[in-house]
Amino acid sequence: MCYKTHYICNIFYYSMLSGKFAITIHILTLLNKFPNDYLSSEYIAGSINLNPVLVRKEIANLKAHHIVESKEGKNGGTKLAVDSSKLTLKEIFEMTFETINLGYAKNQPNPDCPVGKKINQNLDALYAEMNQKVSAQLEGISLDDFSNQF
Amino acid sequence: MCYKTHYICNIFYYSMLSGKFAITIHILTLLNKFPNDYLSSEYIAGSINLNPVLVRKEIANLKAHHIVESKEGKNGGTKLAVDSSKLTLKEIFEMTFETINLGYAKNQPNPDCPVGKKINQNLDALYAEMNQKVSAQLEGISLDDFSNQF
DNA sequence: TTATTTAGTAATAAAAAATGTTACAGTTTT
DNA sequence: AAAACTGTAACATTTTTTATTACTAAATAA
Repeated sequence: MCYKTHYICNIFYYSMLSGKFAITIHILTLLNKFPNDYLSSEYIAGSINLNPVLVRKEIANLKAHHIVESKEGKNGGTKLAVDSSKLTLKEIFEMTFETINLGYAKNQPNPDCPVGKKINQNLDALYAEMNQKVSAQLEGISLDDFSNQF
Repeated sequence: MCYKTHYICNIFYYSMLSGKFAITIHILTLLNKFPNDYLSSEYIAGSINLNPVLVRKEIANLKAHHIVESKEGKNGGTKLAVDSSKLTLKEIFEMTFETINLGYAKNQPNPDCPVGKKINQNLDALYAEMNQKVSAQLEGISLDDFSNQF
């Protein structure tokens, strides 16, 4: 559910951007509007109103999934590397590591209580079904569909 | 999406428990297992492995929705006040103020950008459809159904 | 009728998560 | 070379979530 932000002394620290999906789809929508240009993180950040470093982090994730390509140096930036009519929101959803659920209690429940012992398992089952429904919805929408609403 | 935790000088402060739904359903499942007893927040907290004060806060929310009733004083506690076969997970979902979504970017996007101007509106529409699907699923499951899995 | 156990809830503290900033090395173009 | 970028580490700040303490009021039981 996370991406690497940095590591110090061989220990990884992760940080999840809760707006990850929203930010990523915003980035992709912009890229799709200008399919021939390399857009800079500064420019994209100006539309999202977000720190450019955070934009570059999301772009790093997209690059890892080969959805975008970027060019360093002057006049560099990022552009789409895939056909936006074939990229579905489901894929974007999965790339941003989101999972639909209604949460879990933070601490491990009491294993000596019949309810505590099984609660997370039963919630998992409920949430899994939820994810299927949501995935089916998102699979039917392409980046291009989404982007054409603007 | 919240419940009142406290207020100071007429200003309300809210805090959302991210495990609110999970905690609430855990509480209700326990109550449904012992429909004739008043269970104490201490006992319930022991099953969830959570601070009793937080359990009482969720119970306060359930009381406000007339789902449970509680009794103060010695041998006091809380018990179900409704028929568990008629209470659906959708109602619990709504009582815990959850909304299914994939998040929003934190800051207000740039209104001068065509994408920034409409992004949240378009996300809203996407998320609204998601909520409908999830609600339909949750409406089909009663507390009793859920509770019988244990 | 007093001690005890419980809910209710305010206030505050602590922990965790999310977001923001600075800094700088490395690339590419002009 | 200078300038404009990406990439990413390190750290700072803010926000959210969870935990704790403390106390009042209510009900029961001894």
